Amino acid sequence: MSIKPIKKVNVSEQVFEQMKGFLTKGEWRPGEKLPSENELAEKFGVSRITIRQALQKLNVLGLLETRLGEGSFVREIEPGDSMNALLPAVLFNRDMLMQVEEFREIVEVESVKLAAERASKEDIAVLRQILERMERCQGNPKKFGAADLEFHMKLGEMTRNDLVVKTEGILQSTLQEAMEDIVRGTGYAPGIHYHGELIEAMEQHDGRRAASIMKEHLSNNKNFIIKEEEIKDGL
Amino acid sequence: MSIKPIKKVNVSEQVFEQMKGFLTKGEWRPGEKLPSENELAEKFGVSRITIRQALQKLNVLGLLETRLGEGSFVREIEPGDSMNALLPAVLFNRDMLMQVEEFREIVEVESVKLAAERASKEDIAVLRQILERMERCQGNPKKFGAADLEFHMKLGEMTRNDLVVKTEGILQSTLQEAMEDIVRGTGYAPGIHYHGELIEAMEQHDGRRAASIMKEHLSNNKNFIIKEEEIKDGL
DNA sequence: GTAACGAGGTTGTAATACAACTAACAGCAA
DNA sequence: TTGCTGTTAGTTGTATTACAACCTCGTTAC
Repeated sequence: MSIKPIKKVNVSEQVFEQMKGFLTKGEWRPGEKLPSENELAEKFGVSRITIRQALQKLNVLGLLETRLGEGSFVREIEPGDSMNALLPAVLFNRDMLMQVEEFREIVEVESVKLAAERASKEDIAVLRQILERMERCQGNPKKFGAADLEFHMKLGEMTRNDLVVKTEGILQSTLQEAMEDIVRGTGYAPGIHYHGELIEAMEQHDGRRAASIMKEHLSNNKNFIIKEEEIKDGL
Repeated sequence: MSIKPIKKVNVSEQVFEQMKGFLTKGEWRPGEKLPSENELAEKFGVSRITIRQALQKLNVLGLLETRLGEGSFVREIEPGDSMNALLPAVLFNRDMLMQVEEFREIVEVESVKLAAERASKEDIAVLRQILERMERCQGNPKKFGAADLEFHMKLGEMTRNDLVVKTEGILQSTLQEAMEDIVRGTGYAPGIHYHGELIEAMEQHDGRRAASIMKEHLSNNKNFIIKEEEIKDGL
């Protein structure tokens, strides 16, 4: 005798899933205007309230844009835009920050290999510009940290993989504030050193070397956070 | 003369902003139960519809959890929540299955190292269960593919990193359909073989071996997709 | 030609009602 | 007491209807 759990699925959830399907399957294309809420309600056989719930969810997720008096439209999204930086990173504690840095290590160590393989001369020139800005910004932890993240963002773009780019965007917006502390703690020298070496690896299209540099670089950050934590716990 | 843009703010948007303030300022603490929708409607001086819109938005953002018949509760913010922003990029890249697989390779090859280091006996038992289910499901591409993804999901959980878990979840939900085709194309043997080897690597806590197995495993998938695309383009 | 107006369609908000669900309590039986 | 059962009050989910706010576009008046 095996009792299976009863599934109680929201109606609005079902509508949402179907709509998501239309978007993924390309039935509703970017820029296109959706049928009106009344029309959708009739077609789905549910009330307008339910339709609105599903639409709103898609809105929050950034898949749709609803304009008063006009209708709902499928959003065209560029992989780079980190519009949905809605979570206040202030609420992050050290443990969460640790997880973020760990995740960075996972993604960036591997993706920088791709970046090295696919690097163009223009890419490298941009990297060098950012590095120069970092050198000029020594003494200003905020600007230095921002440039540092920008460097990593550019490396992400160089993979030519939209998901990596998007991920880097999320990480960037999450780490923006924490970066200032990290720079204060580790100083400016390591950042400049590692980023310089990364540029060299890009020039040589040496993915393995780039990966090992990146691993060391990010481990430094992680160790700093661990030390911070110990100091805090010690008090 | 400076003309400022006219702000026409939704009522529900205002309610949402206020509620977000309560959450970030700690007026509503994690785990706490919010007043009922009716009560909130009365206090804010708006209709229940409007309250529900604001609540739902907070739900989608992961700040609240609403349970039917019980009420709305403040959720503990998890670092993984920020990865929700990945969803739009994944959804719209439907004909970029290639990019998704490439991204998987980046994330999973590196994260499986962590999984190996942190694997417990219980984890490995679960993996073995899933593998057995895969063996039983040979002949059923749909179920086999689902179990396959579940295996990878479990590996993600074993990293104990919320961002990895969230990312795997998003990837899983988008790959579900494609997986069926991949299984049909590659057959059942490779999946069972590689997953078996991964379990061995987990038992030995051998991260490097796990990573190399995973790389080979995912490369197989990628190669299949490349072939598929060539056939498609050939027509 | 141009500006003002208005019609029709669309989303936003409200009020009300009921269904579906949960938790807690009262009451009964062993 | 202890354990089960039925009831009840409270909560969220959905439906219905209505109207306000807004946009687009064609028509009209000057």
